[in-house]
Formats: sequence, structure tokens, C-alpha cells
Amino acid sequence: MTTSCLAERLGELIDLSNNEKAALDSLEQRERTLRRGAVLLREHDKSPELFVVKRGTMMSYVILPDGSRQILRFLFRGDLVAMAGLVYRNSPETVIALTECAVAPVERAAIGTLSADHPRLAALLIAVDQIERVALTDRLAGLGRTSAKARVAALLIDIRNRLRIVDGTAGNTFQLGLTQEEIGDATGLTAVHVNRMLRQLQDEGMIARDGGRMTFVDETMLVRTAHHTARDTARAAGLDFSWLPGAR
Amino acid sequence: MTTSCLAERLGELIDLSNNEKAALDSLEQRERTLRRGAVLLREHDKSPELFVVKRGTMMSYVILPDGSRQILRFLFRGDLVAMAGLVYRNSPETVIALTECAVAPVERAAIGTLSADHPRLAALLIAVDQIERVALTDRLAGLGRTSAKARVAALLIDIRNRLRIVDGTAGNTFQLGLTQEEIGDATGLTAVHVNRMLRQLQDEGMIARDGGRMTFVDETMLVRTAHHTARDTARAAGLDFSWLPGAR
DNA sequence: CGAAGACTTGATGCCGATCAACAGGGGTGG
DNA sequence: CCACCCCTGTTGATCGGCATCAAGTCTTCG
Repeated sequence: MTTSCLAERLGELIDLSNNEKAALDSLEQRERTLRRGAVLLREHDKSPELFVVKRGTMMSYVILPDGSRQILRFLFRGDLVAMAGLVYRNSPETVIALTECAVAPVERAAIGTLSADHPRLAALLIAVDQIERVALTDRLAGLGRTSAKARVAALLIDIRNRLRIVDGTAGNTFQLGLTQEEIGDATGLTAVHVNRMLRQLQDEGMIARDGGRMTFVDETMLVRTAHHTARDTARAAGLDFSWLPGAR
Repeated sequence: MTTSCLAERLGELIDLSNNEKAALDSLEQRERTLRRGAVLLREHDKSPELFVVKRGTMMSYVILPDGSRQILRFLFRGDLVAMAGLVYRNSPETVIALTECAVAPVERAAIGTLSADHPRLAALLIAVDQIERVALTDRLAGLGRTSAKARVAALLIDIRNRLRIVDGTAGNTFQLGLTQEEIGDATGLTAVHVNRMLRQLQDEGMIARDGGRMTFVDETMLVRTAHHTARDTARAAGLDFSWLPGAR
């Protein structure tokens, strides 16, 4: 029995009832696989459905009038993709697969019936939105007010933390899975300057690199360099769900 | 009879039932007034409740370790403040009044009971979150990938559009109500450079300034300068709410 | 084995930060 | 009522971080 990825994600926040688990499972009946580089959704295209990431990692971005790209978000197992498709007929962003991926398409209407049948899950979705909103504002502050080195360091830490949650690896080494150009498009820098910042972090003994693999040598220093507000996105400590209505 | 500000806001998106309106009204029983500059909520402080803005304009920001400030959001009538307080015990941001303000405190638990009693409203709150998320990602792309001039122009357009919705003024002149330092903290620039950008926009005939009043002289050009993705945040065109469950 | 993409490093230039000085204005206390 | 001061705005001079341009290496894959 494969539990739904969404149930897995929400289950980290609160204990779900069996009814709720079943409702979430039923959302992820279908599955669609994507190969590396495949486009799930294109900016401005119609987006009649949303998706839950089941395997692999993806990213979403926008292209500005001058052709430059801003990466908005990296997506991992359990993340909801294209929630904006709920309200906007046309997708505000492009979503592509960074690795081999599997996603579960979800009808828009399913979110409506879900909130009717399971008010607590609807409230929980609101809560998850807030967590993601805070993550976005953290990035906003980073782009607006921190140096190139801090931004690159912060991105590395972010990716590592998310990978850690997904595949449970506890070590200090991980597969970054991003080109330097992608790091630049996420942090508002050029690929060239990203390269220099990585070299600098390496020369200063904070990280080590070997091909695509990244190792945190001095994590304390790296965190300090990143000005990382250790919000520890998904950890239950510091979160409060006492206001949720009863389960069904 | 004063309708609730939240009902007003949500009512722009869909037609609310009388039950729903009543439920929203009941959220805004209490009212608290704030004078210009007053702090509603301080970063890291406990935030046991949320608020709806009833009158005036506010802003939220964070202070980074080096003392610099990033303004995250400007808040107008009908906006929800401190929704993050739903999940985070401690507020992730500071919220202060830019003008004389009135807010209605709302218990966290009220959101829970609201979603239990009125599933459609819960779904609508999810939808509103998505609209705001898209606005945030637009700003993210602006900070990461556009010039100082474009960012200032975009901010001016944004503020004007929001003021227009709130007070229904249709003209091209409005009270900006922000210092140049605040514009800088919102756009990731210094006050000095904001000043130069405003002068440049003025010299190029896009805007005119008179004390605190701002006039759009050549709006077309201003919009082009801002690379403004005319998402027109609250306009119902392009939005889709057919997936919502039935009203109660 | 050739070609295309990713990475690396150097040289140079520009956008926006920083430092500095001054003007206007509104609030406060003497 | 006036003097003072702090806040905001304005403009010039200089500096520095990151972009841009360029050239070359390494890797991967057809």
C-alpha cells in the first residue's frame, strides 16, 4: 500500500484520521512520469489541473521580457505544483523536471470537494500556504538585501535541507543536481559569478565539491555566511495547529 | 450596517451567500485603531491572533542581521495581516501602520471554525493565498532580474493600483505616502538611488511629483519601463472559481 | 571522435552603494 | 513665538560588487 505523498507531507504536521488519509489517497490515483528536462506546464498556457510531486525534483520559473529567467521555486516529493492554476486560467509560471519525475494530476474540483468533506484538510492547506509564503518572503529578503555569497550559501543550505527531508539522508554530502546557471537564475546572479562564489566558499573551507556532489565542510560558518534565519521549514517545533477544527 | 471588509474583498471574487456574509461579519466584531507609525506586531513576538485591515495602510517587513530592512508587503483595506500567525507561534515579520489605521483582531480558532462551517470560504481563502503568492513571485522576479528604474516604476504602479481599488479614485494622481527610504527598502535599493531613479522618471516625462503627491504623466511608458506583467491582481477577468464547493 | 554543454578564470566596465554636504519643513521645548 | 533639531529630500564624488566579454578546459553523449 502506497500512501499518498500529500498525506505523507500533511501527516508530518498533524496526525491525520483514516478518513482524511483515504480522501488524500483518492486524489493521487493517476500518475504521470516525466523525463529529465520535460515541461509539465508552460507559462501562459491553460492549466486545468494541479499536480502533486511523487518522485524526483522539479523547478518553476518565469521568463522576463528581456529573456532572463527567474527561478521561483524548487519542488520535491509531496509539494503541490500549480496551485495557482486554481484561480488563474493561465499558468503564471513554467514548471519543468530537473530529474526523472512522477507527478499525480489532481482535478481543480477535487480541492473544492476536499474542503467540503474535510474542513480540517482545507484549513491545513491554508496553513501549508502560509509556511510557503514565509519561505518566499525569506527569499525576497535575500534577493533584496544580501550579497552574492550569502545568496549562494543560502541556496545550498535550502536545497540540502529539503533533500534531507525527502530522502532521509543525514550526511553532509549530497547531489546538488543544479547547473551553475540554474543557481544563478534562482539567486539573481550570473553563472560566472556563481562560479566565483562557489570557489570562494570552497577556498574558505566551507564546502567541498566533486563533480556534482557537494559537501558541507564547515556548516556553522556556511550558515553564518548565508545569514540563514533558521526557520527550519517543516519541523513541527514552533508550529501550532491547535486552532484546526475537528477531523472527519 | 457596515459589511465586513473581508466580505467586501471576497465578494469581489464571487457572490457570497447571506450565511457566508454573516459569518465573515462576525469575525470583525472588535476594532482597534492605530496611529501612524504604531507597531501592530513585532518580529519574533508571540502572535496569538490575526487581523483584518479595516481602514488605512500598513506595511510588513523583516530586519536582517546586518540591520538592513526588507519591506515585504503593503497592506490595504480588506487584507489579512499575520496569517502566518496561524502556524508560527512567533511572528516572522513586523507590521506597522503607515497611516492612521483600524484593524479587526480575529482569533486563530475562528479560521478553524470558519472552514468547518463554510467550506467554500475556506477554499476561497486558499484561492486568495494563491493570488498573493503570485504577486510575491512577481516581486521576486523583479528583485532578482530587473534594473533599479524598473523596480521603482513597478512599485509606483503597484501602489497606485491598490489605492485605486481601495478608494475608488480613477485619476492619475495619488498620495504615495511612502518616504524614499521606504521605497528603497521595498525594492532593495538605497534611498539615495531611489531619489535618482524618481528624478530620472520625472525628467523622462513619465511621472510628475509635488510634495507627497504623485502623478502618472505617461503611464504607457511607465508600464513599459517597469516590465509590468499586467496581472491586474484583483480583477475577476482571467480568474476561475468554478471549482469551489457549494455555499452554505 | 566530434560537438555541445558545463565549468573555469582573467580583463574590463557599469550600475548602484557609499560618503558627504546642504536645503526645506514640521514638530517640540524653551 | 521662536530656535532648534530631526527627518526627508536632493545632488555631487568616489568606490566596489557583480555583469559582461572573452578564451580555454573538461565532461558527456551521440
